[in-house]
Amino acid sequence: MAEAEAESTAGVQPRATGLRSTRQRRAVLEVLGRCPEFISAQELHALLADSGSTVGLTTVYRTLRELDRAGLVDVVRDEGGERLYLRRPTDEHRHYLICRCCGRSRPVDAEAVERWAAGLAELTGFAELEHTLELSGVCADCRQAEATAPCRQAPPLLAAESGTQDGLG
Amino acid sequence: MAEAEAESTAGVQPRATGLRSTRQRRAVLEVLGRCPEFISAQELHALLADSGSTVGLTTVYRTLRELDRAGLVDVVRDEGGERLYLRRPTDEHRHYLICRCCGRSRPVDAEAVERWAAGLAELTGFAELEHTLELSGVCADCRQAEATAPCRQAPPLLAAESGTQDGLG
DNA sequence: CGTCGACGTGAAAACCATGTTCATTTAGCA
DNA sequence: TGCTAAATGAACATGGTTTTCACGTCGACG
Repeated sequence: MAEAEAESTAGVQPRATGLRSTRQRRAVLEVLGRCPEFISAQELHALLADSGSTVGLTTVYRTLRELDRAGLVDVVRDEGGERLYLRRPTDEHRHYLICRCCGRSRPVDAEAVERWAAGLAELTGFAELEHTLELSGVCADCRQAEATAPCRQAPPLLAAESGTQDGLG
Repeated sequence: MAEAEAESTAGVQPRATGLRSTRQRRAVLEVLGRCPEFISAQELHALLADSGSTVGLTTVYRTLRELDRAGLVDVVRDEGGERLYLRRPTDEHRHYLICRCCGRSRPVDAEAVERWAAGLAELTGFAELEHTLELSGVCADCRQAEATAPCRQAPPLLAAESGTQDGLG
């Protein structure tokens, strides 16, 4: 398996998350970081295999769960309840609008919702209020394409290489 | 099994939903209608068994799916992705605030979110915009109880009997 | 620089909600 | 009442996710 590529890149940050830096985790973060759209654990697993890094499916699931706990990824559920992951670019709480056709997502400024939810906490006496907002629709591109094709074009799976900036150590 | 109770009550509405009125569907609606909080298909299945109506788990799932399609129940997903159902009191699109401790829910007027989502459609060029908003927290009661007990008190499973008002026919 | 223990890995199997199949029953119209 | 499409349900299939457990390896400490 292609081991060197990952080994060489990462400067192995000091314990930002309490997670050990392993070849597998580095690979997961590396591929995930180049993924412009939400993907499932299984897709990520396949992508890893394609890119030469053998990472067990179990480990992919486990790593994704840890990354979620550590706040390094955003998680969303598709209609079937399957979890989809996206490397979180910042620390802000984000909401996404996802195209049901092509799967492309765009972050959405949900200030208004955020504020409304905060107010709701006071109003109702509920504490530790959490909210999940899933937005989906059909993007302009797909709407246009739909005229001819029956929809379901695949989203781009990987973006160009980039300097590794993991959260391990 | 207690069959007569259901038979006698329902005036078997004219095909409001295109669904046939069967003993099983009547039982599901009857129990669901007395359920003050969201419950899972499995819980409902157990509840049905308790109340003397034998309804296959398959049928419970199928019926719930149909009721969802017909807009007669609200569906929500818990943290594990499991679907939870609640007989919908009205036809409005509702959002719920659910207590993570006791499971009790309260409908929430989400006008603001609704309006915001509508505006978002225009802004982004997305069509057929759908949104799911899941709100959870810890209600005042549970917060108080938490001081002593470690949480997780069970919600009331069934309310008192009521006049049957199904949506079948 | 070597040791060692805790943490990480992964193949296989378990789990669990949900869907599908198909033979049988039933609702409800003619 | 008879007939047919729809509904039922037991068994089975599915598929995402977690658990198990034997083995590997990271990295702290000497």
